[in-house]
Amino acid sequence: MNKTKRKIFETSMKLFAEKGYDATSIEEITATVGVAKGTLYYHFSSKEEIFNFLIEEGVKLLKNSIAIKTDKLENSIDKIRAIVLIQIKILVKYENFMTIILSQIWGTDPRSQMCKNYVFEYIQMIEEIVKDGIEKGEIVDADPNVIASGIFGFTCSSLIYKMRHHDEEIDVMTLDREIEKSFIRKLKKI
Amino acid sequence: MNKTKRKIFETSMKLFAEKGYDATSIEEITATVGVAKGTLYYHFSSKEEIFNFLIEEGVKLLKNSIAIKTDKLENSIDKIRAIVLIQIKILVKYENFMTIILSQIWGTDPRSQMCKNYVFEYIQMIEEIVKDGIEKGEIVDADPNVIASGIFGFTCSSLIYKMRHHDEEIDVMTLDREIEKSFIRKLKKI
DNA sequence: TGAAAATTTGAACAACAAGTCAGATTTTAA
DNA sequence: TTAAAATCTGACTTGTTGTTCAAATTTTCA
Repeated sequence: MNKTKRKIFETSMKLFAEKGYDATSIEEITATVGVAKGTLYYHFSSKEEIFNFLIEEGVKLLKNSIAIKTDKLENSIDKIRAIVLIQIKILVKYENFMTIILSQIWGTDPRSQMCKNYVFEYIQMIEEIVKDGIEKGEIVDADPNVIASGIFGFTCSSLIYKMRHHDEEIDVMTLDREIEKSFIRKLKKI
Repeated sequence: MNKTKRKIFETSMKLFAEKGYDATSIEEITATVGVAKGTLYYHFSSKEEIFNFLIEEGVKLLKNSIAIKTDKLENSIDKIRAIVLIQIKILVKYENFMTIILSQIWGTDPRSQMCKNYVFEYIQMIEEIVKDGIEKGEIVDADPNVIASGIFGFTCSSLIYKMRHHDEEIDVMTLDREIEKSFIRKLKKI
């Protein structure tokens, strides 16, 4: 990717995450990057195209990360552990991307629909693992839909956790261990 | 509240949830309600004021619902069970309100900050209950922050669950039972 | 009834934002 | 060196949006 295009891409990602898609103007993007409006329109055909480009790049990264780590694992609980850990890592590493996704999935407009579909695909993938685990008797017999959505929601709450702690850096391993203790293993003492 | 004002309030709530704050124009609100622009500005001083009003009304409802139900319970796990159940009910009953909140808490602008603060307050409340439960030995010894944020994230995932099921009505009790089985009790078979 | 108060109207305004384009500048490569 | 291709510029166009306000209509109640 071109240097200028990359800068526009990165600045847009940052501003969309901070202020939202609508509240971020083309002018602000170009001013931040330090180029003229026309330059942006030389690299992207519209504001919407920047957004789409950005989401697709993010999704690519996410899918790669996950496929690599889960394929080799056998036990379903281990897979779920791995997914939770990866997702926390992704939330930290691609925070702006995840922020954009999480702020966009709630509406009914086309842009929201697109983001939703990606999230659904992702949850679907978790669901398959859960289903498999239930069949094998490795995971308690509950609704895989609920568990899969729940895993997604629970791990996304790490972002909320981070925001609550005034954006100090998250210790990924500690957070993961806490989630393991409180969620994956059990909440109530036996 | 005035009949016209209420209609503007409800329509705004619906449209903000569906299309987002910025993408919803005053024209669209008034056209949907069936009044002239001036009427809206007779009842509200600005678009921002509609939003603030709407959030405050929602928060009021939410706080009332929760205080009523948790105060009389003794055991911490029971309290958490109650909170989860209430929150699912609220998610279903005040879906538009929760949608607005969830789409707004990720940014850094003043409007996001306001919504965030309400959510933090709410999670704080859960955290206190969790802390209490840990001290009493009723809840496993993990980071109360993580658990509290997690409970919030997990229950909010019910909205995602609903979206994934093409918005068919949620059976609150079933969903609650599933969350109890998969999250509150334990995920892994012993 | 009638006049004051409350409510509604919609045209007009100012601000702003997305997108365009003809020309300037820089890079490429023969 | 030089001319074509690629990249960049920023004033301009076009459309939209939040907000205002003087006048019209409806409601209140003495």
